[in-house]
Amino acid sequence: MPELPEVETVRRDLEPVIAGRRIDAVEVLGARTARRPGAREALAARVPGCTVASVDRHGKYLLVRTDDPVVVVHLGMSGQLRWVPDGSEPRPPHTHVVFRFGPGELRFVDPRTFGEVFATDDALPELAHLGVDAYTGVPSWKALAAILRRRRTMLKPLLLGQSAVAGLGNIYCDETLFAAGLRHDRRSDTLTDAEVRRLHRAMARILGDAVDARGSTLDDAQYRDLAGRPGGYRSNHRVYDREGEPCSACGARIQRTYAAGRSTYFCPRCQS
DNA sequence: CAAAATTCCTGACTGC
DNA sequence: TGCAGTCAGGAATTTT
Repeated sequence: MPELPEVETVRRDLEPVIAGRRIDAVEVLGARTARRPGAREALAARVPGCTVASVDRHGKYLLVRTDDPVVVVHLGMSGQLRWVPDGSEPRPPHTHVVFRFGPGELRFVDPRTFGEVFATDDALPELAHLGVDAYTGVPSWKALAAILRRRRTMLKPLLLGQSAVAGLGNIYCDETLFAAGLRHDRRSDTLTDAEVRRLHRAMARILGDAVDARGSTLDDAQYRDLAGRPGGYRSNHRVYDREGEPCSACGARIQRTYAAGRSTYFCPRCQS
């Protein structure tokens, strides 16, 4: 599923391809994808003619900045962006938005339609509910400590929710907690300094490694990069979707439970 | 059939 | 009592 490392991979691939280029036309084919009030009109009317300045990211949101509005893309659970250099390939099913760039087009394809695309003058208020970016916005363990101690909530809902730290989904949440040696149900305001440091290092390391490996593609292949290639991080998962398998660190059986409404995988011996 | 995933919404509960 | 913070649960969707 597209979480921070997958979105960052798309961002890095996309920016050099479209920066400085003019968007000639926008086709909005799926109403649910442009579900925000006025989204369809803004995309179709204001974006054509604009030149792309940069492609940024906050959490799981992609921000395509132009000389006028910002185009915001969220991949949801099954959204994919595909770059087609000559625009000639037939469009696959569930193609909901197409940005045409003279030769070449960028397609937003999303079977389950949880994803979203809209254009706005200023992305800040739209993304105001998000916490700091998990990859770029937590500069020190003390910054993380301040976030954790401001709340009194269990680590899993805190990391999975986007309002404190933005970007982690179920996979990287469980992997980060395993790497930190912390249980999902530990309360955020009970961590010692040493534990906060472990969590900080774990989050940076897991996300960094996952970005380097170009993200995780599971069996359902919901995530593919701009060119349709899978990511390579899945084989590095230590706990996610490994219920019953021996822990790679200690040999104990990986357990699965439910927390924050999601399957939660952890090692009962390594994590406390 | 159930399960997976993300975000948003609502209802209920907790602590102050 | 009221309020803010927090969590569970449900909806939307399609594929395996």
